[in-house]
Amino acid sequence: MAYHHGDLRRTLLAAAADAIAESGAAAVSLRELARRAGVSNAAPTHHFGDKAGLLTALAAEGYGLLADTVTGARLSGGGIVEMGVAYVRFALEHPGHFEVMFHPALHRTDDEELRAARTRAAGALAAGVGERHRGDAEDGGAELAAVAAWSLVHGYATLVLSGAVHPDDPQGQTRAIARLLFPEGTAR
Amino acid sequence: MAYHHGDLRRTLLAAAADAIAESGAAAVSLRELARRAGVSNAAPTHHFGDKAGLLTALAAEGYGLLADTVTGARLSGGGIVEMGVAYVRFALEHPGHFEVMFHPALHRTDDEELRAARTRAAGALAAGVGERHRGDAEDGGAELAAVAAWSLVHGYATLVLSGAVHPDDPQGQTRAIARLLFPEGTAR
DNA sequence: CGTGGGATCTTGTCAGTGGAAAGATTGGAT
DNA sequence: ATCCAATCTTTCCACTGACAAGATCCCACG
Repeated sequence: MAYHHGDLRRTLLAAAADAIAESGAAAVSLRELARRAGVSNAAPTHHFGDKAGLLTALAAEGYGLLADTVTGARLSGGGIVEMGVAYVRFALEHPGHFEVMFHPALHRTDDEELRAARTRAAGALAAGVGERHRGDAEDGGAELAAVAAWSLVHGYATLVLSGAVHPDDPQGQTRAIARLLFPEGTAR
Repeated sequence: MAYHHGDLRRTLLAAAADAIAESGAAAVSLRELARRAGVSNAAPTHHFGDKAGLLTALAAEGYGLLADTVTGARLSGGGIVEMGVAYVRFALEHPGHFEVMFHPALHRTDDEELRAARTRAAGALAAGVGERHRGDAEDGGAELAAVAAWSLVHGYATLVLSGAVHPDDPQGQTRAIARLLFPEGTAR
């Protein structure tokens, strides 16, 4: 093996995401990740500084992926319901990222890359709700609907990931509960 | 100080809840908890076996508290909306418990006390939704509504706790978004 | 060409942690 | 009074995160 791993940063992030998805963030050790990647225990430090740095990078990557996923659903014209389905799909496909994203205690909240990625994701989510509530922007109805929609899909994803709910068809059930909140919400 | 602490188990659980609420589950160490309680580092082992055992006991305590809180709201006649408000109130008042409850990787899922407490909490939640959906029990509408309601309040609580949403009045906002999902849901 | 410098990785070290083994102390039951 | 079970302490080991110092490699610039 070459002295330079060549793609260590990416490898470590992927291994961390897998390990967190399996065993939780607490069970992940930098040394174990380094071992799997075939490098010494101090190699990750160079790329991420410390453990919080690695998890921060993972969270930032997650927000980027989430923004892409949700924006993709919006551009496909599915309306707010399909954006919600996309949100849940992201969470279930990237449980390791999702786990870290919403636990500020695990990462450096002042990280610039993280802030940027989160802002981009927030914009992607807001775009969907904004399209539906052009009229009642002033009375706070749009913001309230946004919080409700976000809570619904975020909570559903969390409950499924935690094992509290075991759906046969997560995407179908997401669609069903989203329609309870937005009965007319198939298109905008 | 007496050789027997006298209330070590309770003391450790309370200290753990505080520490987790502040810094997350990963940052809590059994030794630090033992130090705060004024006992040696192996004392907690006797009560909980290991770290997972302590977190399991904390989760079980949390499910008990949640069942009490939600049942209290239901018996007060507030309807499903106020039960949701009670759910969020529990989460914000006991963030340490809440954190552990929905992370199976942190505890022993086969613990009998935990299973019992969780079952009781599930019953308390189901009772509220059940009262509203006496009619359409056969078509799965009740179960779907239950999942939607749970997702909504659970997601809202999670988002507030993670800092993703910063409401001035969490209870009021909970009530508002719950009414979006259950417009007629003040009483049953 | 070759050489210096920055990026990448290794080795070695230290304090802190979880967990287990073995023993000491205490309160209570008989 | 004595024994026993519960509770707590002491001691030890493997593992981890973090840091310091040094080795190796690649590339730009002369």
